[in-house]
Amino acid sequence: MPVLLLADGSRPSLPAGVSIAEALRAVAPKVEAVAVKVNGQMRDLAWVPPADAEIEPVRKETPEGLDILRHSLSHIMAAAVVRLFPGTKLAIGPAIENGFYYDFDLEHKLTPEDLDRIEAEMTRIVKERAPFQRMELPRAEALRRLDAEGQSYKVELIEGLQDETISFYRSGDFMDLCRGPHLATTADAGAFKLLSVAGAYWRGDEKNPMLQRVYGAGFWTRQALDEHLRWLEEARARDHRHLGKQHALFHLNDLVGPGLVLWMPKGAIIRTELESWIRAELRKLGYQGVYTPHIGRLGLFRTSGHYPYYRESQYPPLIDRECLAKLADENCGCAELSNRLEAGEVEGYLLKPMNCPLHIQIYKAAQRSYRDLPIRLAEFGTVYRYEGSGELNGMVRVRGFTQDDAHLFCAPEQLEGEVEACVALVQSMFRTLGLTQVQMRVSLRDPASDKYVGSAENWARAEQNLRHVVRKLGLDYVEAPGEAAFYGPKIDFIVRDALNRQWQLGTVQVDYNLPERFGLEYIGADNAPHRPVMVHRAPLGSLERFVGILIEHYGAAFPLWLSPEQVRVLPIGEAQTEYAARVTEQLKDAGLRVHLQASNEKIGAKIRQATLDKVPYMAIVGAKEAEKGAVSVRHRKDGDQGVMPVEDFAARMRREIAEKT
RNA sequence: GCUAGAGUAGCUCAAUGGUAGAGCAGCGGUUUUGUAAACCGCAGGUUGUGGGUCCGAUUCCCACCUCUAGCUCCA
Repeated sequence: MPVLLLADGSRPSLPAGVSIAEALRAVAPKVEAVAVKVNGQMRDLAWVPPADAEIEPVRKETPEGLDILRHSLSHIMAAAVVRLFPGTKLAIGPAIENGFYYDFDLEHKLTPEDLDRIEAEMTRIVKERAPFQRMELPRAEALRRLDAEGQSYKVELIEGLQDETISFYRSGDFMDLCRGPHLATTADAGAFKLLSVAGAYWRGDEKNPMLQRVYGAGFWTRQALDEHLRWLEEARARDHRHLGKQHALFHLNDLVGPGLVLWMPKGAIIRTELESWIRAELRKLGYQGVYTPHIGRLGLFRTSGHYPYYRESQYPPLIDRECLAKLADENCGCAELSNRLEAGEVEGYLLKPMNCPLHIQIYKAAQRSYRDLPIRLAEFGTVYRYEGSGELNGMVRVRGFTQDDAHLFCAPEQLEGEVEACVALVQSMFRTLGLTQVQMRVSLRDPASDKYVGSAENWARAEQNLRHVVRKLGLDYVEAPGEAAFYGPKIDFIVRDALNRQWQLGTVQVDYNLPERFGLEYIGADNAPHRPVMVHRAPLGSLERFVGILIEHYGAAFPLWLSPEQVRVLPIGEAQTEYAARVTEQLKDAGLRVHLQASNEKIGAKIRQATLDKVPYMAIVGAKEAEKGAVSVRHRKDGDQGVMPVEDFAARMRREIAEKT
């Protein structure tokens, strides 16, 4: 008889020869299963298990259970679309985080109004309570059927499968190629909402036709769905583009150019505070600050590999004036110019896409001894990358940005220690900023790709170094082939913000290749030249992206040390203006960023404004406070903090600033 | 870059093939205020840019620019 493996360790037997659904009803009616797992393989509830099967229920509320719901929802949506738009070709329709999508190929361009119609049709399908029925066809038969129906994408999918038997699922009048499992019937489909429609390439390849992808959210209960929709709204309200405008933190302007950020005074304060803090930390760790220009000769970037390997994601080179005149004399066309640039016959300058080639030149500017190593060169270096127009997004995806960059040059035997220290630095910085959910990813080379420089040995060595470090530190990490930098593998830090969204921020990279390409050396204890290893690292990544994320993480309510305006002095009436000005001066002298709000509004209005402006503290001064040399302190979130002497208030704020809380 | 959508006052948003409107913000005045919005007034626009259709375009058409969602990319 089949055996049921329950979470509590019990193993009840199931009646033989009946479906799982029936068996569960009889033996374990409390188990809310949506499918079962047998030897790691998922099966529907309608499946009739063999006598020796060991069956593990897949509960509704588990991630796997939710995936099944969402996957079935994508089928129901496809059924609705096919009903409304006959002749629609189906591509793929998987479950994703919080929902599902399905890719369609149809003439009609789907609009938001269509989403409402599709949703209504889905509701109808749910009410039809059609069971999801699995059926299996021999491969040839399956291909014949789909080909006859003109489902060319499905044909392509089957052609990619090895299986001789192909499974389909039917629900009502709709049938789709599918591995399963599915809900028992469409009536179990929980709560859903279609959210958006957007283009998506077939199989994610830009050479393929673009399909229309409809996204939906799906949950077991209306309540869970509503909660998710509320969360989406909260995320929208915290959008850094919106808050950045509202709080005058940064500005993007057509005349300046897309993806080029103007930091407004208040945003600049946040950035300056971050930079000062980082500089102080780096000083303690033996880094040296350097400055390098924004452009450098093309040859420099040919040597580094940036120009040949990433030409299309850079601003085009600035061509030497003399060279340009000569090319004009020769009537050189654009295509010809492009060829000559590639051949290295035309010289010019490149807006730097990375700082490393310039830092390397600083290393090379002197003869280095093993006694000098490691040399750690740090710079808030501004780099330029020509991101595709569709990729730009506020501050978090831009074309000009400043990295909190540094390059460490060390002897091979020092390497792992340096990487370790870098990892520790990144972790401590995130901790300070309240970003506690950090995941590490070891990003490796994709051996099949030709976008990397250097020898296989160098790569193997570097990848081993990184694995040693993460294992030694006992850190949780995932490996990601194909995510490496073009010169070396890296450890990336993926952070979840206050809204549980993921961002790739800091990075620590090991590089044997650029030292080789640039012929870097140091003289060892044996009086012979040796090749150093480089570490590239940027804890925050880019200040633009990082501040953009911080805006959303804090919802513009920055901790005191980062707040552009730390305290606002609010006089009750005109009689206190003079005292309020004195308090303002006193707080300014205590090193605080303070403003006096002496307008003739009522105190309630001033408090409201300061609260909306997310100013951490308000110092309210009326007749009573003026008499005692005190202020009535109010916090933007915690409200009234009581009356205290101005010095006490300043000390309290200074303490809070020092603690960076 | 690709697909779809959008662009109206500093911000958020209305409206229309026939002189473009509100709230907030701004400015001026009245009010002198005790912990999340006092009152009155004024000003603010080549409706993204350039072309076209039309007696007339902000509205319709075309091109371009920028933005949004997603795809692709992300050294």
